[in-house]
Formats: sequence, C-alpha cells, structure tokens
Amino acid sequence: MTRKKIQIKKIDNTTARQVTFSKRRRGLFKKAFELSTLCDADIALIVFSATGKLFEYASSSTQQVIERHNLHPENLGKMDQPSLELQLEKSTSYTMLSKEIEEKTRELRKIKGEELHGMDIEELQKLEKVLEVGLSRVTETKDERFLEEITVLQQKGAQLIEENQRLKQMENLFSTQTHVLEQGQSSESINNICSSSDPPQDNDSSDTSLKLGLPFPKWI
Amino acid sequence: MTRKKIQIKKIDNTTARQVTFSKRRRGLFKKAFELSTLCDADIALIVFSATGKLFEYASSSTQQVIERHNLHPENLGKMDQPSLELQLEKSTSYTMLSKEIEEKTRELRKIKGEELHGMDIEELQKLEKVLEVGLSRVTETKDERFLEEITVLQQKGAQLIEENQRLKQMENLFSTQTHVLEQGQSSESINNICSSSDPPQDNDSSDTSLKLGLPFPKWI
DNA sequence: ATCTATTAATAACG
DNA sequence: TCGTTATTAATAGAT
Repeated sequence: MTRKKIQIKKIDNTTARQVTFSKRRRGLFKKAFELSTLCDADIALIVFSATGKLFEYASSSTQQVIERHNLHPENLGKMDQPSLELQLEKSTSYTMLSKEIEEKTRELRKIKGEELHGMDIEELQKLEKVLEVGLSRVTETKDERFLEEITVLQQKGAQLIEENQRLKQMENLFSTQTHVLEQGQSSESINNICSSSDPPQDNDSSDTSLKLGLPFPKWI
Repeated sequence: MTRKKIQIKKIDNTTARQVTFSKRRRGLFKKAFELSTLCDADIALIVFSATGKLFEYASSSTQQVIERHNLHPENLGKMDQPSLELQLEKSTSYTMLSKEIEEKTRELRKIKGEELHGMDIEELQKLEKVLEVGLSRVTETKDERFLEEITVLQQKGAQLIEENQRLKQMENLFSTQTHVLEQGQSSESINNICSSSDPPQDNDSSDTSLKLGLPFPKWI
C-alpha cells in the first residue's frame, strides 16, 4: 500500500483501525461494484464493523443474492428447518451478542483495575499504556473545558465592568445636575466624568487582576 | 487499471471478461480478507459469475454473517415469514443486546479518550477519577508481578549459587585427592572449602548485586 | 500463466 | 472526516 508496507493483522491503535476501516471499506465496495459491472456478476457484500455497525453492498438486492446463495446445492438444508433451524439461529445470534457483551464487560473491568488476576506483566503494561493515554486525553479535554469556562466568565466580567462604568457616569451626571439645581454650578463638569471628586474606592471593582496577569479577574 | 485506463462498464469480449473476472475476483477476496483481519470486521462476500458459478468468502461463516444481517432491525420482515411474534421477539432481544453493546463500546471509547466531545467538566472529572483509580490499580498489580518475578529469580539464583559451591567443593575434593595421589598432601584441606587458593574470579558469581541493592542479581 | 507499464489504493501525516 | 503525498498493490494488455 503506501508510506510503508503493513502487516495484515489486527491494527492495535483504535483510531488508526477506524480510519483504515473507513478507507478500505470504501475501496472494497468500489471493487465489488466494478467487478459486478465489468463482468456482469451478481454480488452481495455484507460488512459488520467491530462495533457492530452494518454496511452492505449488492449488485441486485442483498436479499436476492442471499436467497440465491441459500438455494445453491451445497447450502440447501443449512437453513429453514423452521422449528429447529430458527431456534438454532436465535440461540446463535444471542450467543454471539452475549459473548460480545461479556468481552466488553471484562475489558471494562480490567481497565478499571477490578479484574487483574491472571494477567501477565506484558498485558498489564499494555493496559497501563492504554490507561495513561486515556487519562492524559481526558485531563487535557477537562482542562480545555476549564479554560473555556474561564474565558466566558472573563468576557462576562468585562461586560459587567463596562456596564458599571456607564452606570457610574449616569450617576455622576445626575449628581452633577442635582448640584446645578441645588447650588447653581456650571454644566461643564458634565464632560469631566471621572473627576477626582469620585470616591476612589468605587473604582476598586475595575479589573486589577487583569493588569496583574492573573488567570481570571479577582471578582469571580 | 494499467497499460490503459478502462471504463467501468460490461466488458464485451467474453474471453477478456472471464479473465478479468478471475483476476478481479481474487483481488476482491483478498481485500475482503485484509479488511476483516486489519479491522476486526465480520464480512460475507457472495459472488455469482455471469455463468452462475458461486464464489464466496466470509471472515466467520457466511451463514453466520447472513443471519446477523437478517437479524439487523431494518432487515427484519424481508425474510420468509417465520411467524410475526418470533420476529418481534428476535428484534426485541437483538435490539436490547445491541444497545448494551453500543453502550459499552461508547464507555470504552470514552475511557480511552477517543470520544470526549460533548462531555461537561463534571463528567470529565468523574472519568478522570475512574482512570486514575484504574491506572493505580494496574500499576500496583504490575509492580507486584515484577516483584514476584524478581523473588523467583532470586530464589533460583540462590539455588544456583548453592549448587555452584557444592560443585566447587567437589572440584576441590577431587583436585585435593589428585594432589594427595600425586604429591602425598594431607586430606584436611577438604574442610577448608573456600580457601584463598581458589581463583578469586570464581566467586564473582556470588550475589554482590543484592548487597548493592540492585533490582536483580548481576548474574541474570 | 507470466510479465510489466500503468493506474489505483492507501498508510502516514496534517 | 477530509486532503495530500510517497509508496505499494492491483491489474490491462500482451506474450
């Protein structure tokens, strides 16, 4: 294939396996289509992914090809003995699915460290690796979420500060107008919004923490 | 596609068509095998040639895959007509088991950090905790196994050293006897097993590494 | 069947 | 998942 030749054996890395599955599945279906077209063949292709998802291709209809397959001499009698066969079929599929569940349950227990007896050093090291990778990914994602949260809060905080300042301006305006009405002062101070006469402590709500480079505003 | 690119449409020349059918059929089966192997997929491939000859490949058994296919929810009812309630029963149990598999698969993917989108901080913290606990258990068990291994090796080592010393005694005994025979020396040196006359380097096999606190004896 | 010039598929990586 | 690219794999045509 490419970049490097690969061994045909189960791909360990889950992500890589899924990527390869998608790509090769497409390739396989394309080849099936080409063969049926070029050579006038009747083809059914049924693929279950490792996760149980079903993909299928058929030149006519899958059922039609399957029926034709079942009618083929060597396959007669392999099916439809309603009473006996159906039960077998049911128990087969049930067994299959049950086995899969059992397997996944055991894997989960192992991962959670609840069923480690009988595992050798090599298996344990593999498991450890999986856990380390998983943990680092989870921690990374969690930290991203924290940062997102912080960013949102910082933005909200900035908005609130802005709003506060606007409100303070209003307050000043009103108090100045009151002074004008009460003491006959000129209205030019209206433009001098944050005059030194403002109470200094009122500005403590401004974002000093941002100036100090802290991760988020003190007021949180 | 080689020598020339070809159109994907029915090949007119019968001979050429048969040749291409053989070649491409092989290729298709090979690809199917590779996909099932690499990605742990369950595959059934049924091919009828234009002349009606049947070729099939299946990773497990064709019947098994076909049954699994027939049991898939969207394909129920396309089958013969094995009584409505049987179908219903099958679909219910199939759906239930499938759901369980799906659930466990997703949990595994989350644990491996492969599917973390859409998880909030709290969920991520819980997952992190599970992973930390699992990891510490696995690491602990792994380290126990290491220690067990080391203990076994140390015991074996001790036995070997003992054996070596016994053999050396024998050697000394024989060489002494030889001396006695050759030079008439007394036999009292038999009790002086590790006398200074022993070659010093022979004792290097004693477990100096244990004294130095190394993880395992040098002689391994 | 076998050989090869070409095209097709795809592994690794971003 | 999608795109790119360096390689390997598949195969059309010919013998």
